[in-house]
Amino acid sequence: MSVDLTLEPKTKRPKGEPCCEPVVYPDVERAEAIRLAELAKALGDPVRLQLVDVLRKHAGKVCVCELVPLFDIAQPTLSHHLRKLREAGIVDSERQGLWVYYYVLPEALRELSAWLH
Amino acid sequence: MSVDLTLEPKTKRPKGEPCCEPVVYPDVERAEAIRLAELAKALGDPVRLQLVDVLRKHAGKVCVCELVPLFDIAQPTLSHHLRKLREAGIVDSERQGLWVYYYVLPEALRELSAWLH
DNA sequence: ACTCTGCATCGATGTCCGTCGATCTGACCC
DNA sequence: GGGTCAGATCGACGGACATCGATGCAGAGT
Repeated sequence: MSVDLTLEPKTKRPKGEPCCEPVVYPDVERAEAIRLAELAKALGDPVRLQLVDVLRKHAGKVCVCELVPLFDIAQPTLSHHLRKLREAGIVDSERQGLWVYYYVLPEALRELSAWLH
Repeated sequence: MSVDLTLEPKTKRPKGEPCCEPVVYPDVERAEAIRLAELAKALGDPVRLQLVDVLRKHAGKVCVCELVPLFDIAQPTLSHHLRKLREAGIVDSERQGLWVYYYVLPEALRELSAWLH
């Protein structure tokens, strides 16, 4: 999984014509690539992506008890997905009494959106 | 459509009642969520994300022999990642003689970008 | 036909992930 | 304290993934 982007263009065509023009080397550094991949990976599950979609369409915060019936998965599984999203910095949570409310951190999604643009 | 969930005194609800108004979302988004998650999952690896970055920055097509030295991974591993990207519809390939050239299909990235808004 | 080259595929391996039931934690109420 | 409820955590299981060396395969050149 290690990526070395500091390599010089080494290309030595042994013989014959070169296969292609010199490539444009990525200006996305390794650390940034790891961060962007972490964000993409967190969104790389239908449940989590739909969770983010639901949370985003609510301006405020949504309690877990409202999220559970939206998905055909057990409550611990949903909690697991919410934890993944929180660990990726995509959402955060806040406890109010018995209930826990989740909300999107828009900046995380902006990181990925900016790279895609 | 937007339901305010933050201003209600939910902690004072009587026993047996739900914490908030149930919100049902159309299942239309489920198929789209699966597709978007497939795209995000394909980008959820640092090597693949940087591969897309290289191919995107390069206007034309890049042959595999130019990609291999950019990453500190074995050639079969790189081929595996390129296959994943191709299966997700993010890139496509084209053979010219001995070499295989890969290029980005921008429409796939636009799908994800459009959802991220 | 034979060889070399560039890339894909195969088989194996160790790790990670999604899922569940069971259990724990924290908060409320009597 | 005892009971109840909402979520989180735990432990386990099956499947998927990243990685590698070895091998297959097609095209180009001799």
